[in-house]
Amino acid sequence: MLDARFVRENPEKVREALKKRNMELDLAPFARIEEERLSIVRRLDDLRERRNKVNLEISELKKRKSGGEAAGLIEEMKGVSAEIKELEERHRELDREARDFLLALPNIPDESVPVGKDEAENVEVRRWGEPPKFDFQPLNHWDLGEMHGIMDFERASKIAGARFALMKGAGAKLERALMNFMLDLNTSRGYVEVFPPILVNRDSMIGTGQIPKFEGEYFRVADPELYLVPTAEVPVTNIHRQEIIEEEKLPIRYTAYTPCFRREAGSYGKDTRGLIRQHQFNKVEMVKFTRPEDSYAELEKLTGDAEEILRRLALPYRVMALCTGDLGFSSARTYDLEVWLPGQDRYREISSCSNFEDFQARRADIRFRRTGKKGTEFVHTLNGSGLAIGRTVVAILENYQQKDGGVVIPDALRPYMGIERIG
RNA sequence: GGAGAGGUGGCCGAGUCGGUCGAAGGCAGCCGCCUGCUAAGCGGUUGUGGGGGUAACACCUCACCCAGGGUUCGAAUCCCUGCCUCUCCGCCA
Repeated sequence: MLDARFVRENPEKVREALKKRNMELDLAPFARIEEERLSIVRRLDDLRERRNKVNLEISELKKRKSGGEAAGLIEEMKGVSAEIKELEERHRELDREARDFLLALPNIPDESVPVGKDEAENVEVRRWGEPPKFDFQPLNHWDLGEMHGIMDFERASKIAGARFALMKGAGAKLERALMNFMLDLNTSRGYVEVFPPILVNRDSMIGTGQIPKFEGEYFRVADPELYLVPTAEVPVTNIHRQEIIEEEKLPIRYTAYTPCFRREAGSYGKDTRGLIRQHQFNKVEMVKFTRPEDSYAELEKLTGDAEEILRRLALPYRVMALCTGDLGFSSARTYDLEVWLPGQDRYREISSCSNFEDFQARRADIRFRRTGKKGTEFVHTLNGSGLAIGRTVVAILENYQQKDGGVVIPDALRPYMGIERIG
């Protein structure tokens, strides 16, 4: 969420930012709402000040048993109170409208973000590793998966439906091995492991920016109203919702494994086969809370931490700086990590690392207090996948496949798998 | 699921028959003073958000005693609803 005052005073900047995101939005309604709202705030304050003073007088009079004088004042205050009540009602409405408007506004991209229309204009920052050369036609991960009996999509759809997977044997173990490998690596470099609730309330979803704008993209439980997390970002960032953190505690860094659930509405034709796009997938996430002046340095580190996982697994990847048109709703700047997939002969997203600056902090009301200073400021929040596990399974199967269809287990995973190859 | 208790400032905790309560008192913190040091002692001070004001402070004002409604001239204090916590019983992984 953007600051109401900032939007009021800098409509040009907001409009410009929205334009870079391919959005047109008329800010005039917001200006009108705020103008009326603030004039009501001022009137309300005056009336309440008067009421407070007169009430004190009434109290004094009553104490001195001058009931007669008090009666007149009470009569007068009836009118004042009625007016206050009316104004309060109107203010509630306007406040709600202003907030709804702000909640629907995306973050302002950082100036360093390349301006572009869509993903085609994302900028490659660097590349690591060489895509493997095969002297045979490499298979898709779903063919490999079925060949080795470690994935069963037919039965998964019987159990749950399309876009679900049933992992078996070495496949199931690979998921578990990756989860542990990633968590171990992340905790070894200072991230605190957490295992949060996977159903969250509406306030949490609003806090990180999933709602209200993208209501339809998430699974919701009706009674009580809860949401299946689309990413650990939601519960983990909300750990500190409505808190004031002491400066010396920052930066706070968490890592968490959770399953993730997404409706994938609107992606009907896409990635219908295999593990790439599922309603449920595993992911290890990294989340940071920092001081504003540190957040961009921390974004670089965060991205580096995610890359390190791919390097340990010796999976070739590239780092993309998302352009303004492809940037997520809450993000001010994002790097996507794309891993090479031989089965698709292209790079595919496997991690997304973002700096949200104070956008989520303002929604979720997460502040900090500078040592020795009065007042509070919003923290900056960041998060990144480290990594999406389903897609890592895809990458390993496809990159490590052999001519006979066998799959070699990367060195880093062998202690976790207990075997050197599948098949 | 059944029965009961409760939600007050960083923490503990008081709030009488609704009125002068942003809220006593204690602890912790900060600033002074004082005492070789430490401890003790003395005085002062310490919440958040909005609006106005200032070059910036200062300052003025409103709101906030779990949340949202209501009663009233006036509510932390009364009423309703919701949420959460705790205890006991039942049930269950």
